[in-house]
Amino acid sequence: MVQRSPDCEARNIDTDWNSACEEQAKFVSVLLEPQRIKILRLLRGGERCVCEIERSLGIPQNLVSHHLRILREAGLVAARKEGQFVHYSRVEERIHELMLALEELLSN
Amino acid sequence: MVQRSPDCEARNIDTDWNSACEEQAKFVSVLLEPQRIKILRLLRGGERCVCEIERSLGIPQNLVSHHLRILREAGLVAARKEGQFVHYSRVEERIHELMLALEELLSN
DNA sequence: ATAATATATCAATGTACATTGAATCAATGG
DNA sequence: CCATTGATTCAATGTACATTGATATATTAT
Repeated sequence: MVQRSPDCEARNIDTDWNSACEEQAKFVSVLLEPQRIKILRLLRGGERCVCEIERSLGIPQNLVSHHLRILREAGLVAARKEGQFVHYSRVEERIHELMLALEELLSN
Repeated sequence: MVQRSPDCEARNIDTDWNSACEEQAKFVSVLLEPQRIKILRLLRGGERCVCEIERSLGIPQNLVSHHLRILREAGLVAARKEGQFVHYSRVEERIHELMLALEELLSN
């Protein structure tokens, strides 16, 4: 006889949210890569150009640029070009949206 | 002549929080793996045994066990053995702590 | 005792993605 | 114009880690 957890069959196992949540969870976890979090934290002190971020994080310039691109395409940071410099800054609204999405994912 | 961003040298570039934040960011991003988020979401409906989670997520049993171990060691879920079944449930307190850590990392 | 189910552990594989290096483009200064 | 610096892009490498398969242990049923 097949042994089942007491209320296993009694429950209607929901898998609908599964794929919907998967996409959002993926999106969120991609954005929360340590280096990118560090960049977002650094930018709390105001806008910074790439070379400044490079010095602060101690990682090569192209790698900074790589992470900035991902943050930029997610709308979490904004770029402002001034001469040869590109200054990056936080987009508070989007960052707030991200936090809301996280709460929605985790909270009870 | 070396060209510098206007206020580059004027600013005291802080790197102290760097390593401190790195660890926390790492911890946070490890927990926010899509499958693990899905498990935490599933458990919002009450405790589930491993085989139920397996069916809900549609991934092999050992993989579920793997993710549960990580969540368990992070204190985010609790295990209760009952016969041959191990029932997992959310630890709301820790999950709340995790969300606070995220806000602390991201918020302005 | 044997069989079947539930769970966990271990070793191996696959893969996504961060990291690195080289090349390219843009802007400024000599 | 040429040299220098900032920034982006591309191709290649490295690595962490999710996934898979096989195995082990425990519990329950026959």
